[in-house]
Amino acid sequence: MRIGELARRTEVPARLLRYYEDRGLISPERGPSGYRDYPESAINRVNQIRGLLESGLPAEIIRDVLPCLESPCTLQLRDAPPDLAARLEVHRDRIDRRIACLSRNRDAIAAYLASLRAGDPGTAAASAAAGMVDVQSAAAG
Amino acid sequence: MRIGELARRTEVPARLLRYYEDRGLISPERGPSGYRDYPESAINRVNQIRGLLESGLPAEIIRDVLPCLESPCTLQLRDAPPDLAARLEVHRDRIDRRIACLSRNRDAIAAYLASLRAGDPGTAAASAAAGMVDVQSAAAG
DNA sequence: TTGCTCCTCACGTCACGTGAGGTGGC
DNA sequence: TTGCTCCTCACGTCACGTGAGGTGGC
Repeated sequence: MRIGELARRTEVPARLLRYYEDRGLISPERGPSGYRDYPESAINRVNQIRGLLESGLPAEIIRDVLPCLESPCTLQLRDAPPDLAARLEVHRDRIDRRIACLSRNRDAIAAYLASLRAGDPGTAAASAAAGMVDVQSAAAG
Repeated sequence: MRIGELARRTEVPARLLRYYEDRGLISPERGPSGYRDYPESAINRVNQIRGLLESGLPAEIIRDVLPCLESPCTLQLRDAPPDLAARLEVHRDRIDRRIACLSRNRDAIAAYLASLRAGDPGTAAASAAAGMVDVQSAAAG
């Protein structure tokens, strides 16, 4: 399929699909007209890329991880850099801290909104100030 | 205190503190030498900023939210733009989806690492591919 | 020809990082 | 004077967004 269809089916702008290609994350064929030609499997691939980018993994690491996710799930792990596991562990821990921080902020914003709707600005500011902070205790280290 | 001390106590690089000032999020006094002079309360303020930025709130909205978090928690809500609540609601929902997405990716990376350590690349790739995706089902809309 | 999609520059943005080169205070 | 901190440009980066200007296929 061409880039427009892939963009529609993945809900990822065509511009981003070109950007991912530029970063070495997807490598579509080219038709005779120069148009990009993606296989059906690109949909899954793009969703994988989105998920990993959303979780904060830099493109360079994603490039190392993706070959290990290819179907059929064979032994490409040989090709993976030896420190991939270590880097993934670091990233997993970062995600943990990020989730904790986001949860706190979500709760604080929710409390803030609730007080706002209750027409109690004092309480709103107080509850929000109490919860919305603490990157340190939640995510430091 | 000066920028160096604030940087040490908040663990936020001085460069970022200047950047936040540039974005209008902090406005320290200036000493006779031109050095920035922060009050003790700046520590809390910086932590609030960090928390909100980490949760994905753009600086512009943070600028609107911060006055409402000031102590003493008075009625500055008058000064808040009327659509602040709506924007915060949108953001709260985004955080929800982000947490869901991050949790999935965290679990997938953990499973991937577990299989890696068990020396079972097939399972690793399979479990990771199964879980590490799905931005769509987790965060679409 | 019209309309749609695609292409490649190329510049802007946001939240940063990283120097260069110079000044102030103990 | 030495060493530390601070200052202001100013350019780089990463994951994007947004045109400009041109081409290909029905």
